[in-house]
Amino acid sequence: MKKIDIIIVDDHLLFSQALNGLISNFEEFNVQAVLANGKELVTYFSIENKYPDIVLMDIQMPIMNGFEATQWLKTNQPQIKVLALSMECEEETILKMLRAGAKGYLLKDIHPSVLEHALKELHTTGFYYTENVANTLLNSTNHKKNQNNIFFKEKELEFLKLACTEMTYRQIAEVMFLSPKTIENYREALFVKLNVKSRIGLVLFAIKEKIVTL
Amino acid sequence: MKKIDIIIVDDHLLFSQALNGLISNFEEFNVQAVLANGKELVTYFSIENKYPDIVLMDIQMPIMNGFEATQWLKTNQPQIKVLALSMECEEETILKMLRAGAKGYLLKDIHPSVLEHALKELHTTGFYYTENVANTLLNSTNHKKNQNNIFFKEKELEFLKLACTEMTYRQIAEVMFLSPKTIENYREALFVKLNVKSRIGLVLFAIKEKIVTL
DNA sequence: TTTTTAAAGGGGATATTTCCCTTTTTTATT
DNA sequence: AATAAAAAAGGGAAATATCCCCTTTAAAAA
Repeated sequence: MKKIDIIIVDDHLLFSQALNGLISNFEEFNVQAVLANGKELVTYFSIENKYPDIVLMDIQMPIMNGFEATQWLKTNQPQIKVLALSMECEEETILKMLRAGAKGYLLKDIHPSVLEHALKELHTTGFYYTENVANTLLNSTNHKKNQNNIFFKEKELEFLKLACTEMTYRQIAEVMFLSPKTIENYREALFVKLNVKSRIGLVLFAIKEKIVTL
Repeated sequence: MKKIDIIIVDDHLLFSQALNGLISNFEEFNVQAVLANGKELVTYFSIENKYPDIVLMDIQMPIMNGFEATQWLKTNQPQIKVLALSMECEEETILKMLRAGAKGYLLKDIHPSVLEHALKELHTTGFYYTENVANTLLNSTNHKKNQNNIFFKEKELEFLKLACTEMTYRQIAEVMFLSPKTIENYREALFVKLNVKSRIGLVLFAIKEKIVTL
């Protein structure tokens, strides 16, 4: 019986090589190559004429990252299924990856048996999502976009960012060319919207939601 | 010949299990156990009476992280050598880990053969640093910032963490069983130490330095 | 024991934040 | 143009935060 061919693309050599050993122990699978980034994958296909069934793709990689590589595959080798393998569990990252064409998304803290199962599923049904990832997706599409982008007005966002500094509201008012009392309105509105009771709450929210970066 | 016993502590199951397979292929080494975090390591020693020669320690872990676990080993099992294994190459992280008692620091993007070499070196000479890590340490001539944690007193840290909530100082005083005026002293001291002008500044600092996590 | 030092607590003043409610101005809708 | 809705601005007051200077208490060092 022909084995299912896999290429691992990950810049963490220790991990990818170790993963290589792990997958080689799975009966149905064969690791065809271990590459360090997307560029190497593209180069590989330009030299070799062997196409795998599945690519295990890391996301954070130098030179050509997981997003770009997945998009490249989608265009140039659409029959190859991409299984994203990352430590990031933020919905935006997951969504970007799935939008790029990945057929599944695994976190690196899963049990090896889950990986084996995922690979099998991917090969037979064409996709695989862990419960964890599926939940993240459910939560994201509904609220998050609303809260971050549509929910806030321009000035509110500007104020929120300035509230995350050591400026007093009076100083913020000066910078925004508004009366302190208007700033007061924005503050009040945000307190209600975000359900916080103090400026500290605003700061915590803004940092959590990455409205400001430190 | 007796093999060198190793315990892997890493919450990324896929990685640790794969690493297990990898190291098991090394002639001189034997993986005694694979654990998911520091707490499991402590628990392990309280049940088993087998102590490894080396612990391969991840840093970011739930419940009990690499710093805490390494410190625990330093106190309770100082003969065990800790080899930190992380993706973070920030000098502060490395320093914190070495200060906690780690005998070496490897990045996860190294080649498996480097790991084998590092393990051998660690066992024979007692320490191992990659060139990469050594350079990072050299560059850190001014590690005044790094001594943050030593710099803070227990109560100050406790206060700082509580200052990153929506509690008023009065409420913080209640929680800490201190007078609001004493809290006032801590606040004032921190303002001077951290060179900030408001509670917002405290919050920003604490989050930047990862004294609090969101 | 005496001395020193650090931690804990206080008085009182000023600035800022927070809250509640009203008015004016601008913008959008019909 | 008339009306409604949103944005901007304000009054006044209470709660908090910030600042400066000081005393007491407890622990540590001499």
